[in-house]
Amino acid sequence: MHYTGVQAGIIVSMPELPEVETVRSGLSKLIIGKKIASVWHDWPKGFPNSPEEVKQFLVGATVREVKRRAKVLLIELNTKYSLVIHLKMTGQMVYRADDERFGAGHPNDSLIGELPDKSTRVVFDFSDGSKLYFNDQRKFGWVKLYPTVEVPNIEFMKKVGPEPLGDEFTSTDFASRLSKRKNTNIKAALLDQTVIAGVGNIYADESLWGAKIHPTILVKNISDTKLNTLFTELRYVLMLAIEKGGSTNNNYVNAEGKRGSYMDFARVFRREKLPCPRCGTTIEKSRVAGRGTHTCPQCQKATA
DNA sequence: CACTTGACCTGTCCGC
DNA sequence: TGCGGACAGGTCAAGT
Repeated sequence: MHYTGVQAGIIVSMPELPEVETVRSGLSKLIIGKKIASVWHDWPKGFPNSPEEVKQFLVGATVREVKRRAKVLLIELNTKYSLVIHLKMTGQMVYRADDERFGAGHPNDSLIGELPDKSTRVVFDFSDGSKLYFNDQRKFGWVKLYPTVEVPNIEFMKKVGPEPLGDEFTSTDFASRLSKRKNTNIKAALLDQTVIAGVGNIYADESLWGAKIHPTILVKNISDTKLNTLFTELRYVLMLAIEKGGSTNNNYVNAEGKRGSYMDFARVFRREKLPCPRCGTTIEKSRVAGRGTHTCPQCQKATA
């Protein structure tokens, strides 16, 4: 009953690209090389593979690699199959080493609850006694076993846009891909996964604030110069968030036992009624593209 | 076709 | 303290 570094870590996400990337890097430190001894779930809708497939390609398999594409987590096994996982709004991957707790006095001990709990949908038992829990309060997420070679042929994978942090992704690509949604507002275009992969509500708001663009402005009315600034700001907030371990608005910790701290750096997201860090004007909350949206009315003018 | 809205779920918070 | 409604870091299907 004592803290032993990453072995006692729990991994959480409320996930956009940086949060899923945090889960990916944490999991890769914890489960690569481990053998899955058994799998439990009671959730055919979210985990639709047949018991025969699970038995044949998952039970007894060893984890080879943990990858990410857009907001999707890919756990490659040595059976030529992969677990493809989407956390959607409330999914979490929680790792526990053999019922270990952080231990009395450790600052994170109070964050550890008993598992499984009522949001636990899937439990992977490893042969060394450690466990990986897939928790998802709202059941929007899913876990699916696919032949690894088929993963690129999944509909979502075929249509999803480029990784915004990819080395080859340029400001020109960004502008040209956005132009296929030129009659919609810029926030809806940023959230469209077929335009660019991985951007969600937090980083859409944060990057638009950074570029001083109002979320309701139509893509066609934004200058190339502004789009170039948005490209820079988007990459900046995504990279900063990954460095900070993502955003968590509650007391969850990552694989290293640390809280994701991006929310401490957020400039507008969930900061309505607080002053804009650039000009001091009160931040407003509205609804754009069906999502709660945060803006500075002074920095981000609703006219282009 | 491009674009917008509702549905999928469960839990919490806020106003009456 | 109870109840209804809005809302929640995502995505797809169905609607206009």
